[in-house]
Amino acid sequence: MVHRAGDRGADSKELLMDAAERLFAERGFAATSLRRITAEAGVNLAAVNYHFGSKEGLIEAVFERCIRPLSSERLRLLDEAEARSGGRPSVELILESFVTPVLRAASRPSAQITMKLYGRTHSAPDSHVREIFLRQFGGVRERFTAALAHALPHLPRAELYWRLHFAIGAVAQAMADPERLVVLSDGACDPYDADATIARLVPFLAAGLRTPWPVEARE
Amino acid sequence: MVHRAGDRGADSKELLMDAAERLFAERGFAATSLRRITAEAGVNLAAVNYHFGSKEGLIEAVFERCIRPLSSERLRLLDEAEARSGGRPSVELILESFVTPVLRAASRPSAQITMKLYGRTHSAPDSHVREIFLRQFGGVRERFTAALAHALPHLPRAELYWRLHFAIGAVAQAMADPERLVVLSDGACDPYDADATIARLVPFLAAGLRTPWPVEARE
DNA sequence: GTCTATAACCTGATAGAC
DNA sequence: GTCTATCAGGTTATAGAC
Repeated sequence: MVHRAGDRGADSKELLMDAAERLFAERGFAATSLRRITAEAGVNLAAVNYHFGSKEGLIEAVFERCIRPLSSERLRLLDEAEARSGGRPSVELILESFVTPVLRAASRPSAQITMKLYGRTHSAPDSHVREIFLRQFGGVRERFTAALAHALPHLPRAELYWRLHFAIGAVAQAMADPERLVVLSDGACDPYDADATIARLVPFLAAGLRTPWPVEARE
Repeated sequence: MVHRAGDRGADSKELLMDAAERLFAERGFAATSLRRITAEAGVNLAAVNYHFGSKEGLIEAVFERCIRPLSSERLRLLDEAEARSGGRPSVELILESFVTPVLRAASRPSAQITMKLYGRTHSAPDSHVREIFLRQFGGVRERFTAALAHALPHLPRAELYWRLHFAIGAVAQAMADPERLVVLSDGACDPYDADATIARLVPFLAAGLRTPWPVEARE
């Protein structure tokens, strides 16, 4: 834990989380064994239990490290957007605040890994992972839902929920499965270009959120 | 294999596939063991190997049984839509043809299971499952991509691919994770109502597909 | 076709030396 | 903090009786 000068902080705990993050993102949680993780990290198997208590503890730690900076950056951008627009940011600005941090988490070279891990966690069948996700994501979700409701004052609340549900799926897809777009477009689109993705995703979602809703659901 | 009159066909092979379908949908492939499946189906563990050769064989069989009727129904509806509209169906009609079969696969009581399994497979990390999915889904994808390109003649091909990518994510979300919408809306929305879902999903996607695209990408 | 029994292996977790 | 060794149990797959 105590680092000397020049120590890059790559102790076994961090090495473990790096390896686990990569493997979880690529293969999913259930299919990734602790043995594989420790081998990849070059540390001893028992270190997992020492540092994290259990596999679940490791999952939680990895996920928490991944999502925390994203959440605070999302909220910061939303605050900024609200400040700049006198408290009434456009749908596009709100969506941009939500989407940019995940897609442009380029401070670490593991940005793509983070992206995939985040998207994968989103659709994880494991109930424990879902619970972690909800706990970490709850506050952000509420803030953004409120902001969008404010930006779309005529849209009934239930219709907003339907659309958020779809929108979240589109974002999750963009994050979890960039490779699919490469295949689908035969290389014509580059999902690893964050700005290009944002420039397509935000208008797509905004148009969906703004479109007229079914007649029987109108107020 | 030979059934007497009155035999409902619930032999161990089918019992196995039913149980596997349910468990795969709920927990994912990697986290579902053959022991659990055979116990739930009330058949012997060795029956899996006898009927399907391996766990992978079972996964493939279950998935194939799930997706084949959906694919043919999708293509049938698209043919019908094209016939009714003189070969130029609207974006909405095309999307409806794509989305309706999955959401309304109500012929069997396991409609919800099929839906979840389909959505889950879509985002499965396992490369073997992905491969099955691509093989089964490839033809349908091509037909629908061509139909949408035809219905949106001014949209550059690359932009269409971006949007299809997002749209597929929204559809997958609607299928794989209905429970999330219940939680998100605090019970106000019912994602298990196929017609209600279609009535929201199709306009949402159509609006996204039709919206103007980024300037730098215009022809 | 269906069973039992078991092989061969992998899993997460832990005790205890250093 | 890090190691070895190992436990207890789960995993898929298969051989062979019926």
